[in-house]
Amino acid sequence: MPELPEVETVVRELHLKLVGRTIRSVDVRAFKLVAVGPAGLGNKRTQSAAGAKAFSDALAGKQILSVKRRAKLLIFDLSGPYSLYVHLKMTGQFIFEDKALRAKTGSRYRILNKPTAPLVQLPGKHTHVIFQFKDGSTLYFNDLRKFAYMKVVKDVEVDQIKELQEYGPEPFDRAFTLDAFVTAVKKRTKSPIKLVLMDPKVVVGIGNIYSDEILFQARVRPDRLVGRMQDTEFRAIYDAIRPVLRKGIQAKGSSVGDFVRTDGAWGGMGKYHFVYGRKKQHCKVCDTMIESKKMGGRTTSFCPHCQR
DNA sequence: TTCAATGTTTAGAC
DNA sequence: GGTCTAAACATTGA
Repeated sequence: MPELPEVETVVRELHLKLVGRTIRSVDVRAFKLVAVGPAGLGNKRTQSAAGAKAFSDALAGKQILSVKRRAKLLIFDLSGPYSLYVHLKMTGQFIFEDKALRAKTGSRYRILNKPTAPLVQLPGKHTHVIFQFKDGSTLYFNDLRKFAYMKVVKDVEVDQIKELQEYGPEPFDRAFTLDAFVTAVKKRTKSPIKLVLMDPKVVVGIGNIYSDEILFQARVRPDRLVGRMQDTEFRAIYDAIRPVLRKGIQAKGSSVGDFVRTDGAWGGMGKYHFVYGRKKQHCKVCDTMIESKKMGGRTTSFCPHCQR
């Protein structure tokens, strides 16, 4: 699902709903998605029933103390010396159901984010991990493409998660200053600015949707090479990053693709997109036709008039 | 039937 | 070493 605003939305909702609950059991239906430490092997897949059992055993009986986000990872702090971290990749999603929601929905949800998507009875074909809590509530983990992963590690290893160690600052962190941003960006003189914005070594949390939206706000074409840009343009981009992400968080994520919130509701950011997903539509600012091109294997949209 | 889809890593080419 | 592209992961739907 998700870039920073979507992950942040899920983390906040899960934090409110899960803290204090105790896991009774964990049912793993897709072995490859889960693993138990050490940290830094996020993509290594267990692919065995034994690994899945170790995962379930490590979680059973643990209470959830907090749910946090680092970059695009969700990190669950558990009672005892263990944490669980989860990457949703493209299509991972959590649906949390307590007794009241179950009574209301009958466990049927639209897990694809489209008005035409059918209601799916959970657990469904794409439900790969099911957390049962002692109070009778349930957390379903669905992932259509099975790219996501989750891993149990010791608390002390959370800081050693390889994916995080190699990453740059959080956009809302104090360390993410204009100077730090410009310095990191200028190391990539021959790269188009969009690809640099999406590079987590520069700043974490920005993917295809938000890089397009940020560059629109900054009025910079995504294919501009860093080495041929002006300092005022770096500043405009830096100044656009936090407001655009904040707006995404306030809208509770983009209504794009498979993103659904933890109760099956949709995020509201989609209607605010200026360029993403609007190829061949008219620019909301100047009415020019939005163009698109492939960059780094990703569809990139921009307004050729507003962005220079 | 072909193509594209929110992410990330890795291999290979230049 | 930097940086690009394509491929890999798996599935759906236009």
